Amino acid sequence: MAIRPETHRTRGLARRAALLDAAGEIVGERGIAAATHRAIAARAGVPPSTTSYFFESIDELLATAMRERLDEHVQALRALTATIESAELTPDPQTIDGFADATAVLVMSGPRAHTIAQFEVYMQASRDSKYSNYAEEMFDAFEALAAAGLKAAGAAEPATGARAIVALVDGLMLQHLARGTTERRAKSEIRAALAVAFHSYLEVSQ
Amino acid sequence: MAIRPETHRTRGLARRAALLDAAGEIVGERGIAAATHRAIAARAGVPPSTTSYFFESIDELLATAMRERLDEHVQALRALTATIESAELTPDPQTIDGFADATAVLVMSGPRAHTIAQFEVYMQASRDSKYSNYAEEMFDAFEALAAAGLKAAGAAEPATGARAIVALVDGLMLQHLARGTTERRAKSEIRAALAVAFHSYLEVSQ
DNA sequence: AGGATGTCTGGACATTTGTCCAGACTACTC
DNA sequence: GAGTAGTCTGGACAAATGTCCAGACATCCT
Repeated sequence: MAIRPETHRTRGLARRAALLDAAGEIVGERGIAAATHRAIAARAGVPPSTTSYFFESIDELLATAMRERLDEHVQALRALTATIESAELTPDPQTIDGFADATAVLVMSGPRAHTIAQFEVYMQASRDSKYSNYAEEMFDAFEALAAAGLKAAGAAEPATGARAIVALVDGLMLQHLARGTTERRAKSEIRAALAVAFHSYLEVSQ
Repeated sequence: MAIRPETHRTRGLARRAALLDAAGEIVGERGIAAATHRAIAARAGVPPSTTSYFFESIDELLATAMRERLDEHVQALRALTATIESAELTPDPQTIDGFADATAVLVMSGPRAHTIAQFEVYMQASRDSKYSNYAEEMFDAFEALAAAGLKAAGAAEPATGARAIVALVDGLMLQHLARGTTERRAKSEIRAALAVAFHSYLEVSQ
């Protein structure tokens, strides 16, 4: 009761975090099928039984890992959204290009495995409704960013085009991953497509 | 030598096809991890050892199943592309809307599991370069369709926007799958987004 | 220092998995 | 109808997997 096993808990949480990181990396690199208890433990550098100690089951471990990874992404999206919204931007081509660039940089940041794991969440969501909430949160956060960008750029109805812009970026990222193109090229493609799309939607909604 | 086991081979091929269908369905419904020898065989209604008889390994079975499913899609895409190209369309709003509609119908046809399996191919491609060719073929066929549509609608440089349109549609489909929206809604969203995008790219490239 | 308490792990277990093959079976030729 | 060649399958095997737990371990209070 009065015990504060500070060191214990600290190390425990560190191991738990290591397991979650390892799980995310394995899912990204070799798929969900390869994310076994032993593989995850080996990657995290802990004994196999550690996984059972910290998580009810392998499913809970994976769900938690996905959740954490997703939270990071959502947080980054919301941070950029807040920046866009707080800055009083003037609707001009420069603003649009700047936003397109910032978005491209954000979605292409982070290791490749993380990005793949993110799409793996979408696949899980398509089968298991438990994951749908995860995916929806992600989409909504991204959509809010797109809407903020549209609004800052002077669009009359930001909501209309936001979903399409999210789809456009996700689609380009999926193509990048599946085709194996360089990150450099993917980033510039996303930036260009976003710029075009923003200009277009601007014209349409004005 | 002179033997023509016609009936044998016929039934054999039917079973092989049943296995491939079953594999595709299971991948779509429950993911690659659930696509085991026994699960596939049970679904196809054949003894478990049949899988080993017809395929070198489980990987070859899955790769073949993905390949077949993908070929169907590519064929459908090319058929529509040929139709668009052969018809001498006049570049007007009606043409664009008609093309948007035809594309939306095409990509949303087929059972949900097939669509998910198609995205699973993209995920595999992101990890295994062997699958990259599959994904690329798919993307290229779709891109050709989009380019044909742009060209028919009077776009000056069809190639420029085609890739973005493919990304847009794939992204919308992914959102549809992950969010669990109705097919009706997804189809209308795809149609609307395509119409807007085509009009936009039209203006941009002219 | 010593006991108490929560933290961790080696090893084991039942299941499930991929793979194989000896032999049963079927269709065909003569 | 008997023989034969190709087709198929039940059953078995090793390996891998998820899960569990008795006990070792570390940390803390008194």
